[in-house]
Order: sequence, then C-alpha cells, then structure tokens
Amino acid sequence: MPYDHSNVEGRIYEFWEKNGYFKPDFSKKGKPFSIIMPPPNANAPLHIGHAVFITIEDILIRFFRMQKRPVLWLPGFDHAGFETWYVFQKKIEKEGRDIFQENPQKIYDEIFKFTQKNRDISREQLKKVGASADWSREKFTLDKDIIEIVYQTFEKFYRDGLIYRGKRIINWCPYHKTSLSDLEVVYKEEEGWLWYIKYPFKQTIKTKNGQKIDHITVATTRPETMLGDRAVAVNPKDKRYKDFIGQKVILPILDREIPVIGDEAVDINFGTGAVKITPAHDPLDFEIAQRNNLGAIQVIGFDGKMTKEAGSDFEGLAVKEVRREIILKLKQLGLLEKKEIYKHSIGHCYKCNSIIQPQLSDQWFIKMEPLAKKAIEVIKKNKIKFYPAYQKNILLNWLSNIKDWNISRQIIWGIRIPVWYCQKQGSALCRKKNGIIISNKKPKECPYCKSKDLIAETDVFDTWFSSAQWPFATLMTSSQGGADFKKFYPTSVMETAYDILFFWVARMIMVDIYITGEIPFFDVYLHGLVRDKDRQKMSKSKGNVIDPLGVVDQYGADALRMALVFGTGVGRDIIISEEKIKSQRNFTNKIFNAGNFVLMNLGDNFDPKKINPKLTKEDKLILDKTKKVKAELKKDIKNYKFHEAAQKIYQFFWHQFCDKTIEDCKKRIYRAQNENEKDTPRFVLWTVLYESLKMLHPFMPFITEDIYQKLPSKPKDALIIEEW
RNA sequence: GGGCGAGUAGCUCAGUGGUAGGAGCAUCCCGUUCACAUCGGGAAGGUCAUAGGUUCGAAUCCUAUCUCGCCCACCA
Repeated sequence: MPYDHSNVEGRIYEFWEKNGYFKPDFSKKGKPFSIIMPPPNANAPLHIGHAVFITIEDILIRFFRMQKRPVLWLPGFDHAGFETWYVFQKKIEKEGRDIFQENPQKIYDEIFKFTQKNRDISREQLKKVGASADWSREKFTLDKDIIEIVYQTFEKFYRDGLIYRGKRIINWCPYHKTSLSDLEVVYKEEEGWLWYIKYPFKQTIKTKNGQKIDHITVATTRPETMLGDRAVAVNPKDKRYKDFIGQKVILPILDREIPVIGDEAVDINFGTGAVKITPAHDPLDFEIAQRNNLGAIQVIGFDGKMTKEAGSDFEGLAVKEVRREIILKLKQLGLLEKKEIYKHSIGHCYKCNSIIQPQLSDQWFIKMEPLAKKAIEVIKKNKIKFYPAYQKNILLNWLSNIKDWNISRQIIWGIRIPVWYCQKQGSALCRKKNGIIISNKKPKECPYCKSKDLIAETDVFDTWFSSAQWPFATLMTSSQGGADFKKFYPTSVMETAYDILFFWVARMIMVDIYITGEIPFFDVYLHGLVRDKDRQKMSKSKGNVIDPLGVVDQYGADALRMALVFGTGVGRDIIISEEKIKSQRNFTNKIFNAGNFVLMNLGDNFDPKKINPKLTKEDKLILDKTKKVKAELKKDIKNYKFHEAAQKIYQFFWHQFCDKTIEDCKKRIYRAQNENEKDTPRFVLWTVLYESLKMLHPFMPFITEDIYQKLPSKPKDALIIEEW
C-alpha cells in the first residue's frame, strides 16, 4: 500500500503543537540554540523560496532540539513597506482607483487588513511545510512594541549624530513618487546618444599662442538637464582648458551666464573633457557644485515633468519631449556639434522599471561609515562566520565602500518617522536644531521656542531600517519579554537567501552591534535561489513556478523538504523539478513500507531492553554502520552540509537497512523454529529503525514521527523530543 | 571598469591532495504469492572545460585561457 501523507501530516503537526513541543525548554542545560525566522512579506502567499528557508531552518531546529539544547525558533511577518505598497498599488489600480487620490489613513487601514489576512494564510502554509517554530512568540514588524523599539533606535542614532536630515541627490522613482535606496535601483545597459553641445563664451578668448576661441563643447547623454546647468567643469590638470577656468559661458537657449570651473573629479578622457554641471539631477554634479558653491536648480519635477525653472517653453513637458525640443533648438542655433552612439547603464526602479530620476531632495540618512567599521572588525575577526565562506569577502568589500543610507520613503505604508517640525523656529536653539523635534506623538509645543506651529513628518522608514533591528527587537518583545533576549541573544544562525546579504544581513550586523553592543548572530548561512531544471529563475511570466503548497498537497511536505536539500551544495542555487520531488516521494513510501514491515514483525509488546541479543557478523556490521552514519550526520548538519547528510541517510536507510538488513532479518524471522530465535533479528530491526527515524526526522519530520508513534517501547512520547 | 561563482555520467548535482571518481533522475536487460512496482537484482555510461606548472601522487593546489551565470561601480 502506498504511503498517504494526507492522512498523516496535518494530524502530526497538530499533535506537536498541542503538546507544546515547539516551545523552548528553559530547563535544559545545553547551550541555547536560536534562529530568528526571516519574516515573510505579509503581502502574498508563500512561494518556493519560503519552503527552502523553512526546510533548512527546521532541519537545524529539530536537530539541535534533539541535541538536548534549549531551542527557540521565533517566527514573524514583515509589513514589507515598499514591497507591499507596490503589491497594493497594483491591486488598487485593477479596481480602477488611484492610490494617490485616496485618503491616506483609509489606505493605511486597508493595507493593514490586507497584510493581516496574508499573514494568517502564510502562517498556515509555513505549518504545512512542517515549521516547528514557536507560534506563541510570533511577531509582526508593526507590533506596537516593535515600533517603539524602532523609535528608540532612531532617537539614539539621531542623538549620537548618526542620523541626519539633508538635501542630497537621491534615487527618485517618478511612478511611485518616492525615493529609493541605492540597492533598490537596478542598472541596465542601454544604447543611447552622447550629444556634443557647444556652449559659447561670453567673450571670445585669446589663448597664449594667439588662438581665438568662442566656445567650449560639452558631452552629455541628457541634454534636457542643461536647463538646470550651473557651470561647466574641466579638470584643472587638463592642458587644453587651462585658460578657460574662471571664464563665463552663456548657457544656450536660456542665455544664462555660468562659469567654467576646475574640479579634479572631471575625467579628462571622457567626451571632450568638459562637463556640464547640473547639481539638482546628478550625484557627481551635486558634489562638484557643493565644492564650488554653485547652488542648484531643479528643472525636472518629482512628477517627471519639467518645472517652472525650466522656462515657460518647457514647463510641464515630459523629459522625453523636452529632449527632442532641446535638440531641435540647438540644431537651429548651430550649437549641436555632433552625436555619437553611446552605451551606458541607466538606473531603473527594481519594481516598476521606471527610469530613476536623480533628484535633490530633503531626506533622512544614516551615516554608514562608523557602523560599517565595527561590522568589518567583527567579520574580519571571524566572530561572525559565513557559509559559504566566500560571502564574507563579498560583504567586506561592500562594507568598505559603503555610502550613507537614505532611510526615508514618501509612501504611506510603514512606520512613520517620529519627527515634528517647528514652523516658527523662533529661537536660536530651535534654528540650530532646524526645528526638528523627535517625538512619536504631537508635542504640545516646540521644546525649543514654545511655538505651537508644528507639522508632522509624513515620510516612513525604509522597511529595512526596522528589519535591521529584528533579531533584538523580537527577542526583547516576545511573549517572554527580556528573558528570551537574555537567553537567546546573540542568536545562533541567520539563515536567509544570498540576495538579501546587503539589504538585510549587513544592516542587521551594523545596527544591532551599535544598539546592543553585541553581534546579532554567530553564523550566517546563505542559501541559493530556486531555479527550474533549465536553471531559469522561477517567475509567473515564464510559467515555471512551482507552488510549494501544491507540491505539499500532491507529494507531501516530507518529499518537498528532502527534494530541496538533496544534491544542493552549500549556498548553491537550488534546482528543483517534479522528477526530483517524485523521487523523494518514493523515498517516503520506502520509509513507510519499511517501517510497517518492521513494526509488523516486532509485534506490539517488543522491548529491546528485555533481549539478550546474539549478534551475527552482519548484525554487528549494520549496528556499527548506524553509529558511524549518525556521527557523520551530526558533523554534516553542524557544518551546514545538509546535502551530504541527506544523501548519506538516504543511502543508508534504503540501500543498507532496507536492501540488506531487512532482507536478512526477514529470512531469519521467517525461518525461525521458535520465538527466541526471532529475538536477535527483531532487536536489530528495532534498533536500526529507531536510530534511522531520529536521523531522518530533521529532514522528513512527519512520516518519521508517525512511525515512531507506533514503535513498541518507544523511549519518549514523541520523536520530536527524542535525544540524539 | 572591479569582483565572485561554476564548467565532473545523457540531465541535475555531490566529491575538493591519497586505493580503481559518486548519487538522484533518465537508459538497457532480468524479475511480481513472500513490506514496498512509488519495487527488487544487474548493466552500460566520465581524457573530471583547455593548456602549462607544483607534488611520490592532482578532478582537488598554483598560473593562464575559453565558455556560462551572478554581483558591485557617480562612464557625464
């Protein structure tokens, strides 16, 4: 009879949960083992990637639970700021509504409900995969106590001078109307034009060797930004332009007088070696402008259209149109020298693919360098270990070139930045503080100048700012309060996908060290992305998505889990296919049948302790092999070599125990002349099955527990709390 | 421009100094009263990308090259 997981998995999960086996046992004396679950985004059902982390983390959790250590796996869900905003905006658009026209509070409430619904669905899905997490400690990133911690962190950073508000060039998505962090911009190589534009000198210049020069040529890919030009810059070392520095040119079309300046940042070899400076719409230009006190003119608005500053001819036009117009005018004026085909990379919003507009904007930033410095230190000292090890260098490299992090977002969904602005700024102190008051609730009056004219900051935090605090925030606020933090922080391992190494892992290390004074975790295990058998990323549009819940329904969670770790090296991408899942489903069937057969031959009252076995050479061999495999598995799991462990136990159980030992014992039992002769083979079967169930349990928890429950003389109430 | 990873059986991948290189799937042959056909027994299949080098010994270490994939970067 084939194994039917649908009769087993739900029932077994309920049994575990009902008996409180997922809760950490504080009375255990071993070294605490803890994992903070990477909180799934509460904006969609689970995908196969979630099944991966559940499987890996659950293997660790179940293994260490059996190692007699107090174990905590703390689950949670993420409000996932911008990600959820994106999902919800699309949902609303389908309903024919415009998210920017709706009442903000109403939208917030709607999204909140939406996430809570998704959270409930996702939780049930995680359980279906077998996650033995302590749901009584579940947290949400918008829980009041979590928000309170995020506020405190913000305030501490601000007080310590690590958070500042300032006008900087940020990545602006004109579709979402918000800034994005550097990590949220995807650069794509595109072919465009490099335009060479002549900027006439105010007065013709005579060089030392008597040449008369009436213009300087600049090269640009974005001619429309010339409307916001404040200067033309050349490298002071560039001999060609030596005499031009300090001269004035007339900006074509607008006929504005702008200077030629010298700045070392200009690349002599690019284009003509002379660059137009548009401080409001280019990061490098902004830097140069700051060094040279040039000021900035915003000519492209936050809606992607030209502003009033661009002049009446262009105001209100979209960027593309203006470009055309500008080129046309320059041609008419005879100031377009030439154009060249040019390949360069252009930033796009990682969600909606809109071209990112560099914009000068007032935003909140964190100074990253001091934080990165400490992180680099602990990583270099191997206080945090990485699996696979090469991720360490990737992270160190990123940390040592870090830039300040823009943590404010102009969306409604998220944790509001707890700031009020005094409009009056009626005292020297208030002006010194820029009228910034850190407070969650609206203060009665300005603490600096007693003005009552206060307005609220409407920006919310980048979701990763709160996620960065997740390890200590959850432990400090879980249902056990500070006890969990004391017992389980730093956590044992942070297990997540490698594509959020910078987004999340790096920031946790930096922020958590600063706030708690300790590293947030000892190990970082980064798993790969799930791909189909042609190595393609899974996506809905490609139609190659494997729905983990569908797989669980069809083949069982045990088969899915085993298929995800089988043959997947540490940190490598995970290739999954129906055939692979099927082969593991066959393995569950094998386990089921072997288990049944052994149980049948043992009888209900068999007790290995009452047997005095007369072991044959083969018996000794298999018992010895069992011990050996067990020791190897232990080592493999501790080293995160799940694929090795999975393959070993698969080989051992199927091709040693089933193919050899069971066959051997079967003959001995069937041929036995009396009951006593059955004792030794029964003893061997009982022992190897019992040990195998333990070894298999972290990988395939349901079927192993089900068999264990039927095992005569089982030492414990449940396999999940067995001792390895 | 900088960096990382990979190239091993038809396919997907383990193995990363030591007998004669493994697994799963697929293939071929044989086998169903006797736990399991979601099975059992057996077979076939590899110059370990290429070229040099280190070594008593290299798939494994070093150097170079090629091919694929990925990440980072302010090329105006």
